[in-house]
Amino acid sequence: MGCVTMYAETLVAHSEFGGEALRLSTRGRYGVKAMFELAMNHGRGPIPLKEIADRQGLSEHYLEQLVAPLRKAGLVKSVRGAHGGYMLNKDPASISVGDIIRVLEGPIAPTDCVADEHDAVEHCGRAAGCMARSVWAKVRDSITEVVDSITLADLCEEARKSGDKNYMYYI
Amino acid sequence: MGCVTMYAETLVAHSEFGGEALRLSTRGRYGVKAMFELAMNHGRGPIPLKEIADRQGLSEHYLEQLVAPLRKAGLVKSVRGAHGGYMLNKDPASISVGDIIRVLEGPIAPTDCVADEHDAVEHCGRAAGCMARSVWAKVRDSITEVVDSITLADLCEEARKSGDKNYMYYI
DNA sequence: TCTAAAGCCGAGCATATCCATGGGAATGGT
DNA sequence: ACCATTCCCATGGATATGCTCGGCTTTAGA
Repeated sequence: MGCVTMYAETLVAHSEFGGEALRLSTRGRYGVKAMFELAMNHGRGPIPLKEIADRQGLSEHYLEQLVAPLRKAGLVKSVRGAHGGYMLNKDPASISVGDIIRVLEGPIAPTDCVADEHDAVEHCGRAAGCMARSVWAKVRDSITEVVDSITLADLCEEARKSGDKNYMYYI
Repeated sequence: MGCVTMYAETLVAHSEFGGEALRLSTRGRYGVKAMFELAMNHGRGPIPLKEIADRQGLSEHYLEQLVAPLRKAGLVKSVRGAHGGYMLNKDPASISVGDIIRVLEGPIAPTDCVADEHDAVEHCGRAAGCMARSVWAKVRDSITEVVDSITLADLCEEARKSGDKNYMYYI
């Protein structure tokens, strides 16, 4: 009864052709889900991954692989042993969705040539007069603005405001 | 001297870890490059893919696979046989970067659950109260706004305004 | 009518992604 | 002292994706 569905998203079949453009991989998506769970339980001690995996319908072992870099980046801390688990290492208001995505998927950028301002020329050798590059830079900036402006605290507030008792099963 | 570099981008090695988040694949990137070339030569008859491939440093065979869906979508038309090639099927001002990306990579969406408004619930069964979904929808909208607001005519104007005689080698 | 230029088509390889498996090390309760 | 729980780490495999390659069809011009 405590578990809603197992591996809900894993079973989703992709559409016949190609998938989507500018897609976020499961690393970023599941990472945000997990961090949201930790944020909702902030201040209540460590939460085991098994709990998160069950609630979100994700693989516990896969989650372990995602939480490892989040720990190394200082976003979460762990408590080993029985009754252990993970908890946020910062205030939910000071962790943005962008922070999580960058740790798990690398710099936010539609192309290599706008991933890092400094070595753009090295990527295609044409950066100076490249028309497309300005487009990709605008795309990057607009994405960054959105994901950096939304914090875990914002998501928690939204969830609580929605009044849905099952908020913990969502996201 | 007419050819700048062969397969310039293909040779670029990826960084050691993970690459970038919300990345555009080569389909969309090369597609925009090719369409820009066609737009710069709009009204001058068919342009062979070999010419575009040489100028942009791309694989001709791979370009063929990208142009096929663009033709089926009615964005370009082809002339077979000797002295044949491709040309735009619309005015450059009425083809946006977003149009090209959608044809080559599918709907612009960071996740399945915001690719199509209608069947969102089917994807994860939690759409109603999903906090993350609103984030992904905002990301999608901000990307869409940028790429739909930039047309091939805009890129051509920029290129010509830059005064760079080698504009054709860029993008 | 022959030939070269060009578009068209399908198969195949290489790599990345997603996730599973099998263990080890640390900790708290009994 | 033991055991269950939990984090931690390394490897492997199935699938999807990105890209290349070879061969066929159509057409203009000599």
